Amino acid sequence: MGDRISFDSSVLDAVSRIPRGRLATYGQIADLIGAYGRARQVGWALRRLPLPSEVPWHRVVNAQGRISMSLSREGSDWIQRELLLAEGVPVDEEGRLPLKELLWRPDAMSGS
DNA sequence: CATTTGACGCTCT
DNA sequence: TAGAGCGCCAAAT
Repeated sequence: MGDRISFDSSVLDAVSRIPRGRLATYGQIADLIGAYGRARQVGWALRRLPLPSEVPWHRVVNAQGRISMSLSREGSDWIQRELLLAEGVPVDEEGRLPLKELLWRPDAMSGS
């Protein structure tokens, strides 16, 4: 059961819990699903997500407080910026955003 | 099968 | 603030 499919669904479940207007990091999502140290795999899971999607994938950024920009994303990095701006998250041209202020603190007591 | 590439992140210069 | 080095590991070549 510990294959790629279940890993992916775990990632999507966690990402779906990020509130509107708040942010989470790849490493944070990895920790949340019990995959410490596998931030990179979280990135791959999101890359596999077909767009558009109901999953708020755009709320996941890197630990440096920036959108991970890459030519290989074929524009999804810029779409991410637009989606964030659309929900009130300020993002500059370099992809920098106020991570400290908007970081999502998962509440253990939610969704019992 | 060997190597390289990444939507990553942490430590040390 | 900027890189380099390393650990991580799926996917691509």
